[in-house]
Amino acid sequence: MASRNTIDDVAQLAGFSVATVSRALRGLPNVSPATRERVELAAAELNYTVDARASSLASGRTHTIGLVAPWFDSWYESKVISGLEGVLAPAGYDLLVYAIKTSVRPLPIMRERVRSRTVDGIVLIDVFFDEADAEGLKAFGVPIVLLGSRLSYGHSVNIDNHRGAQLATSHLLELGHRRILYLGGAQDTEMVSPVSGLREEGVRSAIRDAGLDDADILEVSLDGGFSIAGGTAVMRRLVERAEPMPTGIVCGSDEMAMGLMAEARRNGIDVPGEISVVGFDDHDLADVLGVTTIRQHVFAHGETAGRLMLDTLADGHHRNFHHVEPELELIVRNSTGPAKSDDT
Amino acid sequence: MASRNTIDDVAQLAGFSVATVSRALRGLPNVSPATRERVELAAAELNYTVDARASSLASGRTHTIGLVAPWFDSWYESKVISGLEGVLAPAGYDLLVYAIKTSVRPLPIMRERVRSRTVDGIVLIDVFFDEADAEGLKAFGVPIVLLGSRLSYGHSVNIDNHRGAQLATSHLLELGHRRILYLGGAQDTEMVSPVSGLREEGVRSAIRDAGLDDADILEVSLDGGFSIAGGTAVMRRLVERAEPMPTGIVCGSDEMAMGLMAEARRNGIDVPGEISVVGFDDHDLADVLGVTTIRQHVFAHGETAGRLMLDTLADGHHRNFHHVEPELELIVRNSTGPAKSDDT
DNA sequence: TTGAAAGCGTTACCAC
DNA sequence: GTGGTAACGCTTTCAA
Repeated sequence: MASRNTIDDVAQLAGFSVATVSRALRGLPNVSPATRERVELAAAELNYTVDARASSLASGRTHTIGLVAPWFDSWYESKVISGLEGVLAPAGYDLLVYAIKTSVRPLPIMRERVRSRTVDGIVLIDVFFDEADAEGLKAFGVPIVLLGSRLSYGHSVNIDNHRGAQLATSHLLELGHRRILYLGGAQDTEMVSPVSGLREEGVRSAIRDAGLDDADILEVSLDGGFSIAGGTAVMRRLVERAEPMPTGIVCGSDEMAMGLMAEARRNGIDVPGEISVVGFDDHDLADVLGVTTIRQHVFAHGETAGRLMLDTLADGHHRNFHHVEPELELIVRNSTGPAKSDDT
Repeated sequence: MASRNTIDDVAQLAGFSVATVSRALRGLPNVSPATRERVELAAAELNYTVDARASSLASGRTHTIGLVAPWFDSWYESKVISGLEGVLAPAGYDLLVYAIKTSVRPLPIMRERVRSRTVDGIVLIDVFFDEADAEGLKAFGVPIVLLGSRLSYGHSVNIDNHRGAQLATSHLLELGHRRILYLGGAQDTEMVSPVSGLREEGVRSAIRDAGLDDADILEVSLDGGFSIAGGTAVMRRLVERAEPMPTGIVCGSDEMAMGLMAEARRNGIDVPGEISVVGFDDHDLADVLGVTTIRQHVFAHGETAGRLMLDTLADGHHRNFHHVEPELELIVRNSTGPAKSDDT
């Protein structure tokens, strides 16, 4: 590769100073049309592109956003990335991804990895802080957007987990189900996620609201790790144990629901004949597999996060935080049906 | 945010020159142990981190790898990212992601998006070039690793698509299937992918190798877009048309297979009783749903790509290209079974 | 409207 | 083993 052309080369070819070239190329005012044209021509001829590092060093802005998530190989994360990239790229921002795995204290790791890179902003997916850490986020000195959680510092895009679980549970209750199980997760990671707890509470409150006795009706919440394999494992345990089966199951994710349903059928248990299952997410395969679920538009969440970031970057308001609460919706498919009357 | 500390601050506090600080902090030789310790202490006290932009500008290395893919919200891409990030991060490399959508000529777009960022290397997933473009890749002047394709310029991690399809087809033939359909895809994108064609040819050659007449046996290849929805749509068309159903179907992806199987069952068609289906990939849900498939370890592909990149970066050999051909394996599950004898 | 020059925070070369 | 000091390629005052 011939060593890349610099702004000096362009300046020389165009017959102007580097200052003028810089202004002309960035579309700044105070450049005569004729000059701008000559500069652009020269730049094109030399196949010139600004060096982002140099530009960033001089200007202080990197045009790069850091995306931090526990991992990237789940359905949820992949949707968010896509949504985010889709709005950042056209605005001239690059996306840098950091997986922090499952760590109890993500903040130090984040600092270590993000600080030196000097990103213009940070988006966090499902990284959970307590309020004490909010100060730490603030110390990064760049706009923060949280996805899947909410804090006093930073914007957020966060669904109402409690309500989602309520929606799912009410659906089961209306179908006549009385032995209901909530299947949460994430105990196999070190990361302290409040999500499962919120959803469990939603299940409980729906049951109470229906005038039914919580203790009498809700089965123990088994841990399903939010994953396909988790759902499978839990169903296996349910089959093996002595107690009577629940007739309605609320799962914390569609992937758990799918794993669970597959294992149920493998054991000759009909869904929804014998057991009704509600998932959470509206995974791409939920439709195909007929999973009743609580729909959230994850791709759109990513876009929203991106837009919040761009807006903040544009007008420099690091103060007024927006907290977006995306819609949730019950989508009834074929994994839920009326409870058998003799089962109540 | 108090304005960040620079190397000068550290130098001052430690009582050494910036040159020495720089060396000490990077673990370079020619620094006395005592000095190194004092410098490190000072750095820690000031909470100092090098500014990557400045460092990169001065050294010429960015410690950033660009990942280019048509999109990021598919199962395949998300696995690759994870594998890649998992090996790059510990080595101190950041990962910058670029979605180039589906474009007929990805090279200009790549140049536009990647050049100015000055990445140290580029990994390309399922971006397809002809040999004429190889020169263009070379012009980037950084190591290139291709995933899902192979070119004269750049390393590659690329399965033998032809053989994979052969494996799948042979399995069906051995089960006695004679009316076989290959379900390819990607015509709904502009991107010219050779993958589907290679797999189709694999199917044909397996049939020929079995001494059967290609023309007589292979049904038309319908386009399934490699997606879940594509699989569903194709099965719907199969049901609606007059001709007799194939008894064995080779799908270009598990997602297509899943969509297709679900739609088949929705139409009262038993899988594998009436139709046997083989997928491709070994998607996380393939096991759960009992899809017979051609397994490829996509996560590992990402890791391999990362390692190739790091090795190249380490010893600067931009010449000797490695072409890794990962293993493929037939995994028999419950979506395939013997052809009904009266059906042959 | 244009240009000169001072940074931006490092690294790397060359003295000492 | 340590310290000066030019780069690195750009942006941004400040003058003209």
